[in-house]
Amino acid sequence: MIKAITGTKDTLPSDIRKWHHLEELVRNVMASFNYREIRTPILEETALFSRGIGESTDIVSKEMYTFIDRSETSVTLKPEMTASVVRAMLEHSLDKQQPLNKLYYISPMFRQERPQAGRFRQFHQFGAEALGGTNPSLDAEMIIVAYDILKNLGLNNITVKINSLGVPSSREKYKHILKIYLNDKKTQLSEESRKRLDTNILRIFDSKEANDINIMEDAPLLIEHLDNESLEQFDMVKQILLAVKIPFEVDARLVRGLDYYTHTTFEILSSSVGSQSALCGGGRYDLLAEQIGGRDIPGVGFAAGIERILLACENENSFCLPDDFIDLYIIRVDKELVAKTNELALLFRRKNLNVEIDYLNRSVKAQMREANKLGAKRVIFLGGEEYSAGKVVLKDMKEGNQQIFDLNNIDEIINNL
RNA sequence: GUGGGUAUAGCUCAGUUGGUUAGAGCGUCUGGUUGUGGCCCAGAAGGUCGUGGGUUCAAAUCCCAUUACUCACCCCA
Repeated sequence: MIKAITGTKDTLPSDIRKWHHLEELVRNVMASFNYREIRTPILEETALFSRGIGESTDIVSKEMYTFIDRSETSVTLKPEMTASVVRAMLEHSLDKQQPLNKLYYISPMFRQERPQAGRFRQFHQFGAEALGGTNPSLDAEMIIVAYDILKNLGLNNITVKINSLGVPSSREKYKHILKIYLNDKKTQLSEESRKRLDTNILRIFDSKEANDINIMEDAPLLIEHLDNESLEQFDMVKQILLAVKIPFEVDARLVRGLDYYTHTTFEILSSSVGSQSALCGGGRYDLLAEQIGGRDIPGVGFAAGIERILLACENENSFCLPDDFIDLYIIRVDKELVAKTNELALLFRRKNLNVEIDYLNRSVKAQMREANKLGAKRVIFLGGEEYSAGKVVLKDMKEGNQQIFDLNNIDEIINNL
């Protein structure tokens, strides 16, 4: 038996309504903020990600699905979407058509990690990117959009954490300060963290080793070493969030795993999922466009993990979707009426009604059971004396009563559905 | 890549100290009179007990290996 590849999942009909519900909500909220959908290929040239996300990041160094295609090009299944969106904007000069582009997406992503609760190798994200503006309104808007979507899904146990990474120059100065602080504590750090001293020192804040956490307790914080401009920008973001009454906490230790972030970063966490509690992450990336060889265009965005969000919704029991139903089930009483059943069904189906018939030659009783199971609001009995007299019986499945209609007068039947 | 847990019917799970033809609930199918659902009742189908070895008179049960799934670490959505 061939099975689905590790870390990939089939979404069965019994689950699809949740996905549709979420997707529809995302589209509605995005539309209300005037974000427009963009779709990019699943495959990109590998260099887009290695340059954009950063060679030393975990995503690029060990998690990408990369292969050489038949034209000897190294291609990669997209592990995230921001680099692709920025590439598309540059490639199609969207930035020259209008100064600000507000874009959103819903798309599968691929990372070859070990699966666990809320983590898959093929997973799905929705997200937004605002390209071309540095105004803190946009930073705040990302958080607002994400927060509103999660709240509209009925999620309660969520926390918004924000931080600022500042501009590269002040960050470099701070890294130096942090390094001095850590230098004489080097031997006490975990092996992983020691490696990060040189590769990505900020991520030592992410460590879960008790000893590392201890040491970092007293470490100097980036936020204390930001330049004035960054502080003002961050302050404005906070003011906006306060004004719109979105609860948040500043987490000076919040750093992100992708290299392109500057200024504002944020995460939305849920206590209703397993240990992979980040439902959503994002921030500002004013350097990304240049890093991938394009024009200097600032941007800010976020991405949210759909599987994790749906998991949180399930654990919080946050949506109760109505049962599936169909409008009409046509019961073929006489076996000879196969063609007539199809003909009649088509008349209703072309009126945009949701109609089902029997395909298994089953008894009237079995067809009735099926109609009931499908949640049919009404059934039509086609056959017997009524049919000989040019009539059909229409039964209301909820009330249980039935009426007789002229088979030629479809419109009258439809009026009674 | 590292560690823990699990593996019996389509699903959720029982299966006692190893001992007859491996069970339940749900689901599926058929029927409960000539053409009518839900509730109820009756019956049926459906299992190489993850796979491969070993111990034993005898293995779903004990041992070893292997695979898959799962949770956690790392990192992230």
